[in-house]
Amino acid sequence: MSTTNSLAVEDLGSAAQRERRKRILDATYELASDGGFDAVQMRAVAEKADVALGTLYRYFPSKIHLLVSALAREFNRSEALIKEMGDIPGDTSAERVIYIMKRTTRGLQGDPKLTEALTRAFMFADSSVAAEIHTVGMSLTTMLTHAMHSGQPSEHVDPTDEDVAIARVIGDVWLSALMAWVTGRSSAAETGAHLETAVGLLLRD
Amino acid sequence: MSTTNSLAVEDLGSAAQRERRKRILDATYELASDGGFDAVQMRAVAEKADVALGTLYRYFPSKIHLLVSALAREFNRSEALIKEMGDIPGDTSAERVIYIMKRTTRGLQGDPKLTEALTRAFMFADSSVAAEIHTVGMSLTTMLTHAMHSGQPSEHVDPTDEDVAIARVIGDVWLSALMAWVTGRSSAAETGAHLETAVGLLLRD
DNA sequence: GGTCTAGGTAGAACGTGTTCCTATGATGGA
DNA sequence: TCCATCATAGGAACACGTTCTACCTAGACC
Repeated sequence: MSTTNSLAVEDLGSAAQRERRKRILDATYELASDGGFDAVQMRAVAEKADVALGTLYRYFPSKIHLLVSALAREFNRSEALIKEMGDIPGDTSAERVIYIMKRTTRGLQGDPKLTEALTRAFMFADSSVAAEIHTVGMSLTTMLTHAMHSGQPSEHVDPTDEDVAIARVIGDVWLSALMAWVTGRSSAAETGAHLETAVGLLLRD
Repeated sequence: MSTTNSLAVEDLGSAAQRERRKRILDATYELASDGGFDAVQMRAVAEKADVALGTLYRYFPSKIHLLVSALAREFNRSEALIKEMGDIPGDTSAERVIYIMKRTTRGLQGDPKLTEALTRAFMFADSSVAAEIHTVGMSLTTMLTHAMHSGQPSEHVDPTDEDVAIARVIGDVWLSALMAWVTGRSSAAETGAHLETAVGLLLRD
């Protein structure tokens, strides 16, 4: 199953290769964190990761794939962290979802350049990045549906179709809000308020 | 009031200049319609519009400004068309909003390459394009709030804050849906269904 | 008419994403 | 051990967005 996608971890045989992939993503992360999207220059990433430019392209076929893969790794980490955390504070779905969103958003806003880089990449991605994007979408949906049911007797029930639909809408709003924030069109406070409004409108149980 | 923005129509003194601006936007439109975002190459636009490259950059300081301005022009046209149309079919806000969204979406999906180009530009824009983006946002919000109240006695009342908030959320969802469609991650049918779900969840009057 | 200037033309030049090519080294099977 | 294969290094080359330079033109003002 090797298309035009980034090499996933499981595709990599040798430890040296996994190590290279990690170095590349770490370098990406660091450059993005320092200078945002524009600072993630392929030559710079290759140099910092101590890898030839051609090798970089062999692992990630474009800058966008690279950044979206970095984003996917971060989301997986967030997801794991939240799962570990156990019960999520809040009495209603809405409160719990807002808690998760704010937490995640705050995490992102704490590193604006990084967020800018990852978000821009995510939004610029085309269908060749579908696999990586799907990974991110799944993480987000999982986090949200988990939050909706956390601490409830039905916790281990699979989320309903409606849950997933709502989670998707919230994800959409979140992405748009993030975009508005990243592109300097709205402040952090406005972003938070807008999100809260949206969740309030969507989850009225 | 001249920042790093595109030259707006009202900034242009001479008829020759308005004519140039129009030729540029027309060329952009045509190239985008034919080959999408990648086909809108600045050299190609300049040539097709019969304008020097430097002039193109004098009118629109970047490819993104150019495409977002083209999008703004289209939205203004849509808005005018809908205003002309008079009453919007549908008994409830939700129905009317869905009518408008579907209509607009169908229009966009009828020209996928163009839509791809405009949407990608919109999503990649940073704060230097804020003015142009604001224009688009206003058009969309106006169309939606107009649809919410169309045919009602309160038609000429200004939209409430809640109306505007809802319109913004719908706009967000719409943008995300459009993005998913443009990037080949969801089909036209899925896009429509998702939109309908979202509007249904948001407007339950 | 003469001249001044904003705005136009033509095209070279530069930066960065992407591709391509060749040489070098590593790895695994005979 | 030797060979075949393939990943990597190193770096040139190319494409396109953007900037810059040099020159030209039309029209406002005298």
